[in-house]
Amino acid sequence: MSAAGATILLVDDHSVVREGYRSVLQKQPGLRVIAEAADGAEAYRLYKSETPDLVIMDLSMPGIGGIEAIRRIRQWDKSARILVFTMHENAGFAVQAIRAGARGYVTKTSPPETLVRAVMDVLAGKIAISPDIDHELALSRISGENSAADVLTPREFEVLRLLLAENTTEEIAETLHVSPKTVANLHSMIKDKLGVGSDIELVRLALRQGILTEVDLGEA
Amino acid sequence: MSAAGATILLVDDHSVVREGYRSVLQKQPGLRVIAEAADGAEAYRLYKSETPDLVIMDLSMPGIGGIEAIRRIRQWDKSARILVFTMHENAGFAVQAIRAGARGYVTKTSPPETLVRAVMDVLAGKIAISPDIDHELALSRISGENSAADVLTPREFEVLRLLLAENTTEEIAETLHVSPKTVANLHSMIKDKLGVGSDIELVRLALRQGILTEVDLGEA
DNA sequence: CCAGCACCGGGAAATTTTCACGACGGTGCA
DNA sequence: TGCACCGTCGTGAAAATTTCCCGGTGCTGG
Repeated sequence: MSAAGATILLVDDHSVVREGYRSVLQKQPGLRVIAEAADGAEAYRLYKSETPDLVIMDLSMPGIGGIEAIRRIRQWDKSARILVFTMHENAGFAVQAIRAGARGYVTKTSPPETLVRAVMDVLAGKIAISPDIDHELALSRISGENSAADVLTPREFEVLRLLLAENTTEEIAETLHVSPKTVANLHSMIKDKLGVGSDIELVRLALRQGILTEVDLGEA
Repeated sequence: MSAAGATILLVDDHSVVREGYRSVLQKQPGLRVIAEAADGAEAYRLYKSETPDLVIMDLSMPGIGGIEAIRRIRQWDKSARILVFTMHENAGFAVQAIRAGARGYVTKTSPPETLVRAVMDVLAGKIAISPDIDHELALSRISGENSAADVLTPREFEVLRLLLAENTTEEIAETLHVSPKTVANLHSMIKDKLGVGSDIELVRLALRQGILTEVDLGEA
């Protein structure tokens, strides 16, 4: 953090949203937005050339998404400070982001003060989670706790991903080099472990937990 | 439109985004933001009390969504001018919005100039569609054109909705007062007409077409 | 060494999906 | 009026699938 104030890199694919960040942040003395990126790849490139004190990052972006961008940036600079600012209000994304190396997670429904506060906290070395997500997290701890990836074995999780992406059991069996029968068994096991009765519920669960993102839908 | 400039109502559940709108619009002489709303119900209430010249509306919001808000406002004031400004880049939402009474549809990835241009166009009585959606629309015209609701009979569409919302065949049969067998037949017919092989593809298609919105997922 | 677990698949029963068929009411048209 | 067509609803039987239970492998930690 230089004497002239903390430098910030803004990452969001919506230009109007970046405009909003700017407007909110520039009211705050000691903060300086020095660069903007519209996708993960650009964010990574700009981080390396600008090395800002803080990155404010959206999650859902075309091409390389936010989670992957966080991972790459952190790989390049282990001390990078990244604050996630996104529309997704479910705990699944927050967990993923933090695990990937984010130092904060704030939802876009939060008032501007919350964002500013989180920026300050992260710059001060603290972890910042917005209240609504904190609450969500607490809830998921208490109830059920069938938090997707934990209860599934690696193989099962892989099948789940393919199930959501590709389509037929045969195709998955082929790409995995196992018999279709095994895939069917895994599929059944997955639904059992996740406590869902139908494939439709399965997709909805995956969507909620962030295993399948809405943006992935375009390719089909 | 008063002599002091066009009055605008901003509707978006993300405060930082509203900040962005403001920042972009206030650079434009002749535009004046007079009110802001964070959900559909508030938007409707504010429209009635303020009667702005233009509404800039997001689609995905908690409670009453954008589409429904457009419908209500247009019902109250047939000449209401509403410009949709949303993250959803698929043609399905655009069609729904326009059908509900919107006069324009611009995606959030568009540069600020496009938004400003659309605002001006709608205020001038024109219909404004951002280029990317125009393109999407054209594409869906050319290829397939299995645009969901058109190919399905009312009954089939109803079953599809219930399938995506509730879960078991039996429950749907019960709420519809028909035999489970009929529901299964409809279910099969739907997948046939829509050209999908599995329920998973079905959900993905519904998601793309906006029949099922991501926000609906929270209730489950 | 053994218990536990992930992983792979077979077999058979249960269930679901699909397909072919018939019936009924409404609508449009000659 | 008669008739063809479509949407809806249901049946029944074949086909496919899901599910459940089983045995076998290999790995890991106590």
